[in-house]
Amino acid sequence: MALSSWINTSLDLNANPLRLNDDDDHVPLSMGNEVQSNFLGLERKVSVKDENGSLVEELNRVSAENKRLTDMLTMMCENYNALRSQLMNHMNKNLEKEPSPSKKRRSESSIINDNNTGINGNSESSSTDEESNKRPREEITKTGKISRIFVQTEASDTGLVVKDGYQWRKYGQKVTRDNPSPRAYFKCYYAPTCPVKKKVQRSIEDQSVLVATYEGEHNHPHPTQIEATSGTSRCWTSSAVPCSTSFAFSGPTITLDLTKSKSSDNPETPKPIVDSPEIRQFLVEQMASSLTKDPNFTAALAVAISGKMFQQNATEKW
DNA sequence: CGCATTTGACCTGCGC
DNA sequence: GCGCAGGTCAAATGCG
Repeated sequence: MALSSWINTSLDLNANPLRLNDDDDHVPLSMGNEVQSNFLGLERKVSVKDENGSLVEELNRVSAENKRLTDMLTMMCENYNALRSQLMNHMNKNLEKEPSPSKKRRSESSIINDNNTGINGNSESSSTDEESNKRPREEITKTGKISRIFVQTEASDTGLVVKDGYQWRKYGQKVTRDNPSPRAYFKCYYAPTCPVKKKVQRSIEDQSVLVATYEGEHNHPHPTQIEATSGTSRCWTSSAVPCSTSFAFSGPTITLDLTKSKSSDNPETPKPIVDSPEIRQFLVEQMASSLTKDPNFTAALAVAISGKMFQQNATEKW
């Protein structure tokens, strides 16, 4: 998926922006006022040339550090992708080996495999030929599309709510055999005639992940799309496009369900709609929200801001 | 009081 | 035909 190729996660942050080398003759700036004034007094004696030189050196150092961090992030993404594909292969093998207790379960498992493509591509699925032969009278044929999204939630969050902008009414809950977590059934009631249904269940592998299965297509525009026409814009680009993005703190868990729009001319070549400004904005919001919750990030940000502020104060004084 | 959610009963499809 | 499992219905319940 090469996440880093389309999301530049480089924050250009320097967690310790004023850290100087040991052989540097500068005094560390993070000191008390008294020391700072002494430091400033000494600095006035330093020629402008030296000052420029040290700043350039500092800039180079920060650039190098930034580049190193970017490389590390790229590596992490690649490793994550490799591990993920390994896991998928492993799961597929297990499913093949596993004696299937019933057709229903088997068909559901195949849907999971069809849809569990993550960000890599279109997670919208259609039933396989084999499956459609076995189950000709399936809901799929009645309502059309089935799509599945994965939503990372807090471990403590026990609810089965996937916020996707639509209005859903819960009409049932059932404990299924293959998963101890209950499955909740929702109907879209934004429009009275909307046939779309949604099933939400916690992933059996990871209880913090909610698996939402959408059946059918909305016959009405997305609520936020209506808002967008009157000024507000959100990530929704199509009436039938459930889109979920989640970022786990432990790693770049990004799950997108970018199903094609109804008006898409060529279904075989789904266009990446990441370039859409709405999607970009949504991704930015998600990243910002995740980052602000990260104590490491807030600490680094505090250091960066205080460093900047002090730098600015020092320049004003000069 | 109205609305949303819960939950047990019922329905339907499938395998044996 | 029976049992099992998933899906749906609708009365009961809770909440604002």
